[in-house]
Amino acid sequence: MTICCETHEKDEVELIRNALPSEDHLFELAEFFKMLGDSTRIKIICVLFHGEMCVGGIVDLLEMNQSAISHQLRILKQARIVKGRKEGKQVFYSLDDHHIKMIYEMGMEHVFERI
Amino acid sequence: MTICCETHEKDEVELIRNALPSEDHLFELAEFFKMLGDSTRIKIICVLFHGEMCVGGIVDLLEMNQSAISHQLRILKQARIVKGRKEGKQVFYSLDDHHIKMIYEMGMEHVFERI
DNA sequence: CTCTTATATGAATAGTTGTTCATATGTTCA
DNA sequence: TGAACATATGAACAACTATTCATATAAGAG
Repeated sequence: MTICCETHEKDEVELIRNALPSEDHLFELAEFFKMLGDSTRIKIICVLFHGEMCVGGIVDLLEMNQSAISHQLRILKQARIVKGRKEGKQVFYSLDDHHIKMIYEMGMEHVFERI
Repeated sequence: MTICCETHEKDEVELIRNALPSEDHLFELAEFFKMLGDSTRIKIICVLFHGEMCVGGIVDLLEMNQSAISHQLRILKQARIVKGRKEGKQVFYSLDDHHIKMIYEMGMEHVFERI
């Protein structure tokens, strides 16, 4: 179907197709953005911009269920966006990546540049 | 609960809480990243880096269902990530924002810097 | 006017995901 | 050793989302 547009010859389509990153790369990239695509996780990241914080601190700050926070922290950890440091009973989390802040800021800029 | 960490006094928690962006802002930001957090949409965006392309062209390139592509294009359009230009029977889509490319590239860098 | 082509859209469905509840693990302190 | 606390985790459920199918709209060609 859709033999469509003479402007997009098979050659051009083939050319662009070859220039595209692999399925796997694009999948991983999407997975990464998916991590940032949740209110709770963005809030956690935003909190951790201010420095490391223990789970209980995050729970208090965001006034959310401890279990919910723990689950999201595990997801962020798996994605290597945060890392945990155990100290006695507590676990202190902090950002594990220096790109996150830039990406976050650029996202903010994008979302709020238009009034 | 979680009276926890003496290191995180109520004052500090309150201080950080006040420094956080509003709920609404963080929600919108998460919504934006959610748009990038899907394989199909990332692929579409990736294709459109090469220039505008009609729906049929995208369908051919990605070898996907036309309906699926149309649905995702509508979502991307609502999020103001792409825009459409009608020309006869065809609709040509292109990126609607200059931040996207940088965010995309930074995401790629993040995902693939670690071997 | 009718047929074909390009795109859009609604409904249905299957798969995914976030939260909650209950409970487990592990650590400190008495 | 046992109680109290901080965090993690599994199961269940509700909400959301991407895809597909069927069909609608809209435009050009004959």
